Amino acid sequence: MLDPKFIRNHLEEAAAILAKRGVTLDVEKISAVEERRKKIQTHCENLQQESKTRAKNIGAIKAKGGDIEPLLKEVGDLKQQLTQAEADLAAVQQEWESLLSSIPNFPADEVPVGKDENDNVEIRRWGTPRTFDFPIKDHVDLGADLAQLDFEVAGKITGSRFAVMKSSLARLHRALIQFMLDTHTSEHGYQEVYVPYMVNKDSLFGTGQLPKFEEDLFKLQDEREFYLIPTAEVPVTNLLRDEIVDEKVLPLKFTCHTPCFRSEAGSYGRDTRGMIRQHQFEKVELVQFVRPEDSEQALETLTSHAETILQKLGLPYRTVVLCTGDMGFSSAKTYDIEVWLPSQNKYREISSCSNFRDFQARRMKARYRSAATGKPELLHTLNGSGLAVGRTLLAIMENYQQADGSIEIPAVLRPYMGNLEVIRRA
RNA sequence: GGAGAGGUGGCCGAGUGGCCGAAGGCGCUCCCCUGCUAAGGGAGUAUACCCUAAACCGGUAUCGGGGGUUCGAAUCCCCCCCUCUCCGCCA
Repeated sequence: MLDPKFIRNHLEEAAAILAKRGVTLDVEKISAVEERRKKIQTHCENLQQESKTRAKNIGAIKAKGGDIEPLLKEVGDLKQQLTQAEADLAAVQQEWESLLSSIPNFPADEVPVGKDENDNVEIRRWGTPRTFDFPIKDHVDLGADLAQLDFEVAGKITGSRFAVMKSSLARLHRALIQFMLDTHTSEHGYQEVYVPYMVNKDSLFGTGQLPKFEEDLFKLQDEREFYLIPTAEVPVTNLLRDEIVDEKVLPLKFTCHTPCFRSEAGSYGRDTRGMIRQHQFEKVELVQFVRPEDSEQALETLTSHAETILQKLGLPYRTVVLCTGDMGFSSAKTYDIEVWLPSQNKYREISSCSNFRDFQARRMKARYRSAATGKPELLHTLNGSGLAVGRTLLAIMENYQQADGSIEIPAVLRPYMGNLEVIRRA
């Protein structure tokens, strides 16, 4: 959520900034609602004040043994007005709230203005895509030939966009999770956390998935209205919802492995082959809570932490900064890290690292007590995948494939694989 | 699933209808005292919103969440959520 004060006082400026994202702010409507709100709120609070004083009066008179009958009569009418005014206020506040909460974050000044992913700007590349002296296969064929990756049986068990892995491939998948968590905890200073995979509406509102993006989520058929998490970002970031932490504990850095569940509504026909886009996938997430003045630098280091994983795995990648039109709803600035996929002959997203500034924190009321002012201030939140495990696995399969269809295991993973060096068909 | 006890400020904890945004303690901030440290004395210290150019002042709301009774609710009633104890069941 954006700062309501800023929206009120600099409405035109806000509209201009959001126009860079291709978002049109309904300036007329916002100022109309705001004007109405102001009127109703003042009216309502005046009535409240009046009835409060009268109630106190009655108490005082009664204590002295006086006659309160005339006062009671007077108060009755006032109460009726008040009930109406309170209802009006609640309605207009809700309207204002829903207007405000559906406005996306301001992009950072340095974010390139653009329409879609074609306007994203490459920042750097690492590694050189390997040249193969044999006909390459994609991960689907590699996995099938190894008899260790099966989409058909997953389709039977559940449906499309699910996978079954077996044997060494399943172990490699697990090894990746351990490797990523170990790297982030022991080399990058993150605290590992384990969190619920189902969350309530408040949490999803806090990170910005609700109310706008409900169709991307799996909702449980249960009166409690829980949702399966689409990313660990939701439970982990909400660790600090409604909290005020001491400035001394900052920055807080959490890493967390969870499955992620996405309905992928609206992506029919996209990436239908293979593991790129699944309803269920594993991810190791990085989340940081920092002071506002530190968030810009924190995004750089967080991104480098994710890149480290690819470097250690020897997977070529490039990092792009998303343009204004391609950024997520809550983000002020996002770097996507894209790994090289030989079968597609291009780079594909494997991590997305974002600085949300105070946008999520305002929705969540996640604050810290500033040492300077002694007052609670909004935190800045950041997160990034470090990395998406399924996509990392398939990148390894494709980049490390050998002429006979076997897959070499990157050296850093071998300790997690009982020192196995190559995955072959059993 | 059954029975019971609870949820109050950064933390602990008192408060069963008006004098309560809330005693007391801890923590924190400032001041005094002290050669240093420790101890001691004093003052201050919730959050959000409205009002304001802003600050002060002022106003309103908030004692797990929602609804109700009442002129008036932290306090009474109803529903829900959460925590704890005991029993049952269970990975």
